[in-house]
Amino acid sequence: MRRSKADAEQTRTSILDAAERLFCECGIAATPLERVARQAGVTRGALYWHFKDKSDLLKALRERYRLPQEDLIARAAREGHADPFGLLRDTAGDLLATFEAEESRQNLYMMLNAMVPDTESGRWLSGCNAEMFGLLQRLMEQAREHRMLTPDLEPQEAAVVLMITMNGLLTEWMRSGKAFSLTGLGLKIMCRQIDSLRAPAA
Amino acid sequence: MRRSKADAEQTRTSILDAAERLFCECGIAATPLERVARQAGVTRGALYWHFKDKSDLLKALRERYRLPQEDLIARAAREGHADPFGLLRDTAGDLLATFEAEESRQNLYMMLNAMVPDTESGRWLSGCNAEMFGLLQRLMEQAREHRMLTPDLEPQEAAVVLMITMNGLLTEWMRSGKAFSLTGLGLKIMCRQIDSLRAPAA
DNA sequence: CTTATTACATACATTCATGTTTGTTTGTAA
DNA sequence: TTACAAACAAACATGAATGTATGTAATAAG
Repeated sequence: MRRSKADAEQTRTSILDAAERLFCECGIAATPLERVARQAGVTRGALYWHFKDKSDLLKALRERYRLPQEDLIARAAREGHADPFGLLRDTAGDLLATFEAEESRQNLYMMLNAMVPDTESGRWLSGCNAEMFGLLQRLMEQAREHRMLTPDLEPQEAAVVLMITMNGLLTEWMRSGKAFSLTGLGLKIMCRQIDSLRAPAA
Repeated sequence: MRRSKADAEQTRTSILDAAERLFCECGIAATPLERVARQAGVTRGALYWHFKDKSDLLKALRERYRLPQEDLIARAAREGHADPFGLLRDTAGDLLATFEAEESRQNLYMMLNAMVPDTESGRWLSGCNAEMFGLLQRLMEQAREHRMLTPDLEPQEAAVVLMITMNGLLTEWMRSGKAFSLTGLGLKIMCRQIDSLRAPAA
């Protein structure tokens, strides 16, 4: 039996780990809290001590990691948009590499994608995606102003292209059972896509 | 109270309609069969008369419509692959138009995408996607043989590009609350993508 | 017209996940 | 060292969803 402060934190973490894995594997609704507790090596007592209820657990899971999208948002905000396409290329590379390496990110992504839009986490994800789209759109507007964006696409159209490619890559990679390399083929596709948005050289 | 043969079929249909809407809106696990029955204007008695249980209902929902992917598969098998990219372009157009017009398709697509991989319907969807991918790959192999495929992509790489673009489009369109036109911008993006796979003219 | 079966509604039993309460042990501060 | 609170485990109560069993009116077949 663990009682010290550090031990309690360890218990909390192992509960989160277990929930993340089980929720992703079997679905949130189909996973009773007792299975989560058992997987974490404790009883529901411990779970209810650390978390108010299931939705509170969900909230904690969300807060444990920032989504890939948030990384991109943060980075773009920090570094400015002098070279929009270069920034996109670098960021996409980081994002794909991180996603491929960290199973937790993958679990969280699957969990949230399987979420219904009108739940709290679902709305949160929608908001996150909307924010992401807004940033991409602004990036593309800057590109248009600098005559760097291909003339046959409007900025928001280019933003849609980027959104569907990135999310499509992650989703398809998971659905295919990681049948291809995200940092290999995935990045290659992403770069092709970004290049296709560049205005032809004068 | 309805009793005739035709009435029974009508009851069955309205149950399926209700389930489709509710399952898509609130999630399958979160929707008790009683809500489905109430929405359909009957009781659970009628539901259990027509369907063995929830999973049987799910199966019936799947069988009611063929997925967009299956349409493409069928069409490609019928028409042969003389002009792979032309076929893709036409098929994608049909598919996007159908999807945009029929709410039932959208509901089914959302339902299945929210499914966990290790359920029956989840596995069915995975198989469906794998089949789709196989066809695209064979199409691209033919294109390669005819020197029509861009030299910087392998056939299976091109197939990945097509998969993520199509699925990405449908998913993003739904998630954005249908913020853009599938037959407009969606088709435009799809065509751009297909054209980017063509070998440069000699 | 009778009878059997269809197409349900209603009532019931059971299971199962949840949330709560209570009990127990251990760290920790005074 | 004593007392209190943290960190759980275990038992309990509740509600909700499921599946089943029974009842019943209408239909269709003979």
